Amino acid sequence: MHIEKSEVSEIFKGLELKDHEIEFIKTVLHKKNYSKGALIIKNGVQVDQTFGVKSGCLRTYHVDKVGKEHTLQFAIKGWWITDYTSFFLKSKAIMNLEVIQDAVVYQLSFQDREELFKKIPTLESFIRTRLENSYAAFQKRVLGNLSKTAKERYLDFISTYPNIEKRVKNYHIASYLGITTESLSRIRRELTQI
Amino acid sequence: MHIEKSEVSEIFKGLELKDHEIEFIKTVLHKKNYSKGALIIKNGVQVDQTFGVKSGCLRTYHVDKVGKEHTLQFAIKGWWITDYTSFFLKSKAIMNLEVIQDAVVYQLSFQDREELFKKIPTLESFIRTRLENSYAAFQKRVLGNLSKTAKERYLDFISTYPNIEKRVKNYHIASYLGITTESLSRIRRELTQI
DNA sequence: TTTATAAATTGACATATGTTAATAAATTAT
DNA sequence: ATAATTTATTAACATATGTCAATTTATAAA
Repeated sequence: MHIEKSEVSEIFKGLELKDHEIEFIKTVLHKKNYSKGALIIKNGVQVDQTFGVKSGCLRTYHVDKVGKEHTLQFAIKGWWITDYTSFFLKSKAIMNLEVIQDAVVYQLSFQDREELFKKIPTLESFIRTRLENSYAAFQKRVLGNLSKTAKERYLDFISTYPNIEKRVKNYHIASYLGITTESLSRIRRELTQI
Repeated sequence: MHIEKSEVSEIFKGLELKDHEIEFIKTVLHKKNYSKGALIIKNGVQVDQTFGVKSGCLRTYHVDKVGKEHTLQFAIKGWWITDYTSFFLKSKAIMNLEVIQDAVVYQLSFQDREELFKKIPTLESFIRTRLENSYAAFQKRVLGNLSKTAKERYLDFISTYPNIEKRVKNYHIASYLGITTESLSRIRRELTQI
């Protein structure tokens, strides 16, 4: 699928890119359509692509040894998602990447990403800064999981990610919070009864 | 405290640095001694330094609203640690950074770090790659917290970080795993009884 | 060494969340 | 619109982990 110059600007909003840089970026990004239910990454494979969401909604989840799903991340417009344990650590994927609402994504390979950073150093800084922010957000999540009750984590989730809450099922949220769908149901009842 | 050229090479092991680059790095790193018990960062302050461990052991922990401690990270030789939520997101610290064994650390400010990346692009790539690996490790930790029992998390911890286990108290480990010291004690008993 | 302090363990009981099974509500397909 | 399917809710009971209090063991100070 063809990528417009305006789309590249949108993806790297805040960054001043020269025309030839935008042209190069267009050669490494591959725009694709995915339908709800598609599994873009399957547990066990070697992952060498990362996916930027233009529209729709994705999630990564891990299936544990008793078959339960645990959602690690959601991604909507503007977010990048993949099995980062495989993508960064060069190991086999421990997650599935699932399309939970019909999506258009920009696909970028590990090698092309490195190439991009080499050719456009300001882009490397831009991405590094985003990664730093995501890293800090993950640290907050770990602390939240350690220190908060399920109800508190749910309230945090819906206030931090209202746009995600609208788009995903309650059982997706439950598996993100680390509780069962029944527990989430009880929590929601308590919240409405007050 | 004076920093040797060999120390800089050690900190950025794997990276080829020119002499003038090493000299510049020496001007932005500040080596300091800290004694056991010192609180390098206190909850509530604005953090603009990160700390690389030369020797000893540090940890970051959060104190929740009922006064319980939750350990986010440990750091021994070679690791960098700070309240990254404050350092990266420019918000107030939500953690304390505590010295749990007498330590020698290299201190680096946010501004100097950015300066370093600007002057030495290979160093920015080097640090970015390390951050990518840490990010992936954190994702694994979140998944582990969601999908594993306390006993499994404990076994993972001691096999992944045997050098940390040796240096910290059991109550530190418990607070890292998200359980009480009593629960950890029961887990340890079960493990020895088999 | 002996004493004081800190850390770890143990047991009885409490509680948040999980499990199972049934039902209701919402969404999608016909 | 109606039926089929998926999702969410509810209730009774189970379980992992927490709480509290006492005791033992390890470490540090005198």
